[in-house]
Order: sequence, then C-alpha cells, then structure tokens
Amino acid sequence: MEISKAEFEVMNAVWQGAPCTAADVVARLDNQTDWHEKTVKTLLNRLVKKGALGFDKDGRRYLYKPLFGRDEYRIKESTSLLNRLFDGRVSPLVSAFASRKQLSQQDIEELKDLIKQWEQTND
Amino acid sequence: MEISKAEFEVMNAVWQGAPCTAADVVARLDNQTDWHEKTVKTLLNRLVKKGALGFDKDGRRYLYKPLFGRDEYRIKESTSLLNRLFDGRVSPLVSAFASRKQLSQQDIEELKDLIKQWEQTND
DNA sequence: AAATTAAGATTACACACGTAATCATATTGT
DNA sequence: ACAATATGATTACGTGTGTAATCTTAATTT
Repeated sequence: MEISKAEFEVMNAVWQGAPCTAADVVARLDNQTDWHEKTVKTLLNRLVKKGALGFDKDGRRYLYKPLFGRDEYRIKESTSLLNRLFDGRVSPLVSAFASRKQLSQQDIEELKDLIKQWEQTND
Repeated sequence: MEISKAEFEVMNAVWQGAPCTAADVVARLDNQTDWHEKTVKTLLNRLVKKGALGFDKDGRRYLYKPLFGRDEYRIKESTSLLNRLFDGRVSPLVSAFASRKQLSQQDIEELKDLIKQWEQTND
C-alpha cells in the first residue's frame, strides 16, 4: 500500500488527533494548504480505500481513525529510503550529512546521547 | 524536478559509469530488472527531458551522462524525508530506529567513529 | 412543508508513470 | 544496391495523482 504526498498530509492531520471528522481534517489542513474541502474529502476516501484509514459512523458523518501509527509509517519510509540509497544502514546516511557539513553541534550531542542510551540498554 | 522509482533505477545504472550508451544501460539493468529495451529507452528519454541526464552525440548514438551526482541526489532525498517525517533533523530518525531495536552493534560503532571524526574536524 | 445546507459517493479531467510498440532513419551485412 | 538492423523519436494505454465539481440524500432552517 502506497500513500501519495497529498494523502500523507491528510494522514498527518488525522494523526494529530483521532478519531476526527472530515471537517476536523479540513480545518487542520487549512493552515498548511489551500485545498478545497472537496479535495480533502477525495483524499479521505482514497485513504479509506487503500486501508490507511478506517472510520466509525456517527449519524451520517464518519469518524476517521488511522489504521497504522505515525511511527510505524516513519520506520517504513525510512527503511525504504535507506535501502534505496544507503545500503540499508543508518550510518552511511549520517556520514553523507556529515561530509556535507550538514550536521550541527546539537545533532552531534543528540547522537551521543542516543548512543549512550543504547549502550546502557544493550550492553 | 522529480525522479520516479523506475527512473531512479536508470540513473543508478548511469551512475555506475558514465558516459554510457543506451545499450550499456540496458545491459546493466538486465541483472536487476526484466525491462524491455524499449522501456529503458523511454526512461532515458524522460530523464533527458527532466534535465537529470545529458548526452553527447556519438554518431547516431547518444552518450548519456548524469547532470547531478549520486551523493547530491542522496542528500536531496534524505533531506526531504527528514523534513517530512523527522522535524528536519537526523537524530530523531536514528532514535526511531533505536527504539525499534533496529540498530546493530556495528551501526553504533560506525556512528561513534563518525562522531569522533566530526569532532576532530569541527572542534 | 419547502428550501437550503451538509455529508459522503460518484464522476471528471489533465498530467505523471510503468511499460512498451510503432515510426523514421541511418548504418551495416550480403 | 537492397535488405536487415539498430537508434532515437513518437505514440499508446491503463493506472495513479492532484484537484476538484456534481450527485444523492439526510438534516436543518425558515
């Protein structure tokens, strides 16, 4: 199951708080995009058909809810990118950023903390 | 400029060694895919139109060459993914992998080395 | 009760994409 | 010289995507 760019924005809006109505999603997206309400409804529909969203009926409205979490999606997308571009591993990605001077002192501190955590848990 | 999945495979083949002919690309892809020669030519054409590939004429053949490097592309795609999914920073991505037990001892070692390098260069 | 509104369902439509086949033409083999 | 071949160009065609408009029907307003 593949989610398009526009569909992802809608998922994001739903992840912000579910269950939620189509009107909620439209309202949440109003800040980020200038999509017509009809456009948003179309995308909700497609996401339901794709199995990315489910819903319960509330009268004649739908209460939408995501069928997988943001974290799950993040990992799936990241793994896919790492596989396509970085031999499936994290460090070549970090390395690419490092050699492009794309890492800040803060990034480094955060990575060091993560490593410390990991070692406490895994060693 | 956006490159599709299939187009990316072709770029990969060209990055393997450029300049190269369409026949070269077809041959290189023959291992990974079972695309028809015509399909590959179509993709080469589209990549030229998109400005991802250039070429010099060699008689009536083209010698294709990439107009941007693999590294450049990797950074662009990764930055885009980080922006969409991880607040634009590297460490939340690493963190997501860590909390999913998706990091190996080797990954950690590589990250530590990278950090050491970075600190030698930047401190 | 009739008219308006609002929800989701269906339809629309141009452009991208995957996956070729056909066309035009230059080169090569016989 | 003519036929076969190889190269890039053009055309094809179903499916996905961005971006809605229209349709159907239930609820709300007057």
